[in-house]
This record gives sequence, structure tokens and C-alpha cells, in this order.
Amino acid sequence: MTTIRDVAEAAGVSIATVSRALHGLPRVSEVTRRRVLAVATELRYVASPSAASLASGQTMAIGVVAPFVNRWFFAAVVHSAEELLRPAGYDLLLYSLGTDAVERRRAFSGNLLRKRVDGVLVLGLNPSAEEIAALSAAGPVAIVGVAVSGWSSVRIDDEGAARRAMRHLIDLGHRRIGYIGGEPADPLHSEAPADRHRGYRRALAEAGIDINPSLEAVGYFSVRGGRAAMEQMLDLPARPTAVFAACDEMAMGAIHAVRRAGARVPEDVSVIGIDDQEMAELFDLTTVAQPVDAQGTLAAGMILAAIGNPGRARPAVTVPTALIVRGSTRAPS
Amino acid sequence: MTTIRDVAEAAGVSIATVSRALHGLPRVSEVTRRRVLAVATELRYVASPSAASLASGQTMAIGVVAPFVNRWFFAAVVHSAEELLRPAGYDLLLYSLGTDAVERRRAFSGNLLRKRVDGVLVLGLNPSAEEIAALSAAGPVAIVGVAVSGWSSVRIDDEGAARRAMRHLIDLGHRRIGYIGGEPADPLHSEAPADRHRGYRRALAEAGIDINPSLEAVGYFSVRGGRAAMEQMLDLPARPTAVFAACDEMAMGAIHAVRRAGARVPEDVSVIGIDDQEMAELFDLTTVAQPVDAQGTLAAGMILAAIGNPGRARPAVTVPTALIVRGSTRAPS
DNA sequence: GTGAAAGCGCTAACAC
DNA sequence: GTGTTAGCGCTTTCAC
Repeated sequence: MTTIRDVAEAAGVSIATVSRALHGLPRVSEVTRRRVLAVATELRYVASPSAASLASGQTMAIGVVAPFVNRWFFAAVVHSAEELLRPAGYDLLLYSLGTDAVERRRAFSGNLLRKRVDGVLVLGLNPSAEEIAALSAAGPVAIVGVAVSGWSSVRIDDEGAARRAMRHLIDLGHRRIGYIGGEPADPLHSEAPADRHRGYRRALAEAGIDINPSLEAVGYFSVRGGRAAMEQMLDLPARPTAVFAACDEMAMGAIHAVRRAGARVPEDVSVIGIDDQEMAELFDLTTVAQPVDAQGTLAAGMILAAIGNPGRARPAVTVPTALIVRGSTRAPS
Repeated sequence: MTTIRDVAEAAGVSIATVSRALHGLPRVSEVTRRRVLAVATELRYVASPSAASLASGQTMAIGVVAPFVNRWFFAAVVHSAEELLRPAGYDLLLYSLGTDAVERRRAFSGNLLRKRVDGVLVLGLNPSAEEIAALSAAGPVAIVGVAVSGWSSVRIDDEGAARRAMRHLIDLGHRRIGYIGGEPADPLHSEAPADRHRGYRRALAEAGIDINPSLEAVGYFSVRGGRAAMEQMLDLPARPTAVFAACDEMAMGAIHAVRRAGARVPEDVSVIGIDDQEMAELFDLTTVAQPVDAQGTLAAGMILAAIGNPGRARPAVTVPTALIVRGSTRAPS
């Protein structure tokens, strides 16, 4: 294995000069720098990150903590974050925790990330006080999806997005509107589901429509959960004329359920979601779009900005959403 | 920051003993071990991975190289691999390269992973000779999707899966069967697309059906690509009665195109895919399922087995696929 | 069963 | 502009 010493000897300089030359630091003559670079390339030298970390105190790695990578939203955010982080010289350390509460606890209690990363990107979970402490010990944190005081954050206005979806249905003339959301006790402790639910109820209230708990079903934020929830509502004596699902995946499941029951979207039931993920267009799904890449890039940028600026305030940004009207909603017949 | 020295002092032993105790090594009395463990917990001590790596020569990290994380297959494989790697004490370093050839070249030429990881998991690309050399320098490699000599590998029989899909259509009585595949010059240099294409043609040949190039369209392995490809085929003077798409995403795009054109699946056109991803059921898509979790777990296990066993042969495993018949295929009318 | 000490490969402060 | 040197925090021999 080639070390910095090999390069130094081959270039006829000291290891300190090699280090400076390779990092583009001043106090190295142009001639020397060129020679060192040439030798390093020739010898296929790669600096040891472990040694560099130990000596410099920086790991040049960012931890990415998320419940899953195999969910559209998380994968997309991670991808866009990487596009900013990698060119800045940072590696990405992936921690997908799963839904399991035990696993989650273990991950945080072990201080998984301490001494391993310079900063953390958190996705899709609403951390407890202990978790906030544990993660904060690892470096500056940016979180996507919920605001946490002391951390940078990027999110959408979940309640507002839900209200916008609901207003669309209400403006079309719907009065009997179902809701498909998450579990009452969300295993990820994320706030977004509760916010969206609040938006649903608030929109109803604003329109002077009574809340009907039998029109609220649990869809677990998954396709099949959405389908099951819709099936349940279709069995009601008085079916809803429209359904608002708190994410596109559940909305797609709902559309499937309607069709399997021999009914049509939107003629018999209108369906609206939140996200505007890739598949939404395929389902001709009306939805409230949230910018994904922007959230990943923003969060990554916040981490970078926070590293080395312990003093500065941590921004909490809310990014805008937009109603995308497609063919899955129309006035009730 | 708590170091091993702090623990040693607090426990009244040397740092060597702390190290042994914490690693469960022999030559430490049970009493001492317990005391050290207690003190370490008390002090919330976490060993520095950089220092450990530098001293031991192991990074306890595995590099994951993939073109994207935001593709169903890759995300699922990564997730299942992590479930094996994390408990074994390994971190996951994510490198999603994107499609960009330049970026890809840079990634490999810089020897991105050398001295950073103990092993590598490669997904979704068919490495060139140089890339094989570059990655091999980082440690034992396991690759998913294609066999590479000198590396461990897990894959499905792509040609066989394609033939199975085709035989299903042919057995149903179809003779005019379209194909939606990847680009002729695959930017990822992956072999799977070519293998599947070969399976398509071979199945036709075996059934004594002439190959008709106008029935072969490019779908870029994406939903929209599949839709565009299908639209193109629907414009043909003689439409195919069935279409085989080389992945489910393209198949779903194709189904959408058929419906938008006012035709029906499967009455007018049968559609079959490969993958059996989560959404396939929603589209009632007949497809050839490939085991995803198994591939991730197997590949991860191979890396673990290879680490510390430089001599042993590298297994090349082919996992079985299965035809899943749903409602998107039927006999031509 | 325990401790002393020699590195691992690098960065950064300092001297020249 | 360049070199010397003192660590960074740990693992691992080797002596006791």
C-alpha cells in the first residue's frame, strides 16, 4: 500500500510538503506541487481517510438516517442530497432503521454515529428528546419533514397541503369526503401524518361540514393499506363521493380498490393524494406536489453550512407545494 | 470527548485492558471486564472508528455502488443487504453514481473506495476491465445482476426469465408479440437488458415465429419510456396482440399507453413484465418475479465470507425466478 | 491477567 | 518554501 511517505521519498520532499501540495494549500512552490502531484498519480496514491480523520478531527462523512431507503420519497431525497455532498468531498453513511422500535432504540442508544460523521441528515421520523440528544452529539443535523428546534430543517406545510387538497374537493362540490391516513400511533413518530389529518378536519370545519369518524380510515402510508382503507369505506351504507389520501401511494391503492369494486374514478369516487411521485401521472392522479429534489439539496446545503459554523442559527425552511389537477377528481354526480 | 484513556483511568486499568475487555477478547478477568464495561457505559464511551481503522487495518465499512438508490430494485437490495451487514458491525457507504459516464469514470479513476471499505457491493452495472481493477483494489466484491470472474455474484437467469415470459404468451396463442427493452447501447453497460432481449428472440425462434424488428421498441427501463414505446407500437399498421416488457416499470407504462389509446388490457393487448415489484399487483400485471431480498442477503453474505478469506473461491449464484400469472395476459381474441 | 510501548498514516504547529 | 515533530486514539505484540 502506498503511503504519504512513499510519495515524499519519490518526490524528494518531506511528507508535510506532500500533504500541502495535495490539499492545494499555500506555501508550496508551483514546481514542487506539480512534481508531487505527478508522483502521487504515478504511484496511484490515495490518502487514508482513517489517518486523515484521526489527525484532522474531521471524518468527511455525513450520516443519513431514514426508516427506509426503499420508499420513493426517501430515496429521492437521499439521491439529491448526495449530488451536493459528494462534490463537497463528503461520503454518505447510510442508516436505514426500519420500523422496528427496538432497532431504532438500539441505533440511537449505541450512539451509532458519534465520531463517525461530521453531520447528519434525518428523514422521515420525528425524533424523541433522547434521540435529538444522541444525534446532536454526532454533529450538526438537518432534518426533512418536520421542524426541530436547534436543528436545520426543511419541510412542507403538511396541514396546508392537506387543506389545499381538501379545498379542491370541496370547491368541486363534494361534501362527503373520506380520509385515508396513517396509524393513530405512528411507529415512526412522524408529525406529518397528524398535520395532514388536522388539515383534513380543518378544511371540513371551514366548509361547515360535520366530521364523520367513519369516513376516516387507516392506510399505513402504503399501497395495500390504502386499498384496504378504501374497501372499508366502499362498504359503508353511504359511500363518500371523494377521498383524500395523505400520500400518493395510498391514493393509488384507493383507486385500485374502487376499480376492483366495479366503480369508477372519478365518476363514482374522486381521489386526491399528496406527493406527486413518479407513478402519480400513470394513475392520472390529482395530487398536491411537493418538491423532492429541492428538499434534499436544501437539507444537504444546511448541513454543509452548519459544519464549521457552530454559532450560526439553524434555518427552518418551508418549501411550497402545488396542486396538480389531473383526471382522478371531478364534481360529484 | 471521551477516549479510551479516560475509561482506563476511571476503571483503574491500562488502555490495553480496556480494549480487550470491550472487544470480548480473552486474557481479561471477568471482574475486570465487568468493571470496564460499566465505566465505559457510564462515560458514554464510543471508540473512534478512525483510530480503530488506522490501528487494525480494517474499516468495518462496506461500499455500496449503484447507479441510483431511487429505483425499486436497488433500494430493496440495499435494504436487505444492510439487514445482514449492520448486525455484523459494518457500516454502509453509499455511492450512487448516476447514469453520467463522466461521473462514473471519475468515481472509479479516483479510486473512490480504496482504504475506505473492507468490501464492496455492486449493483446494476456491468463493470469494464478498468472498473473491475479499481473496485477489486478496495477489497472483496460481490455483484448483483451479472457474473464477473474473480468476484462473488448473485443474479437471475435473465435470458431464461425472458424466455419464460415469452413462452407464457406463446402458449396462450400469441404470435405477434412486441418487445420493450433498454437502449441498444446501455449507458450502464449492464448485461441484463441484452440477455432479456436475447431471451425474447430465442423464444420466438423456438416457436418458429419470425423476428420483426418493428415490434422491438426502446423503453429505457422507465415508466415513461415504456409508455412511449407502447404508443409507437400501437401506431403500427398491424398491432401486436401481446407485449413483453423487460421490466415491470416499462410494462406499467405500456398498460397506461394502451388504456390511453382507448384499448384494453388484456382484451386487446396482453402485457407481461419482469420483476414483480410492489406496484405490479396494483396493475394486475402478469410478470416473472425475481427474489430481491434474497439477492441482497446473499450478496452481503458473500462479502462477509470473502473478507478474511482471500484464498477461497468466489461463488456465482443464480437465483430462481417464477412466473406470476395475473390479469394482464390472456389468449388473443 | 495485565501493562508498556511501538506503531497505524496522516495533519498542523512551529522552526528555519 | 520546506522540513521536523508532536500528536490524533486506537490495536497489538511482547514482557512480566
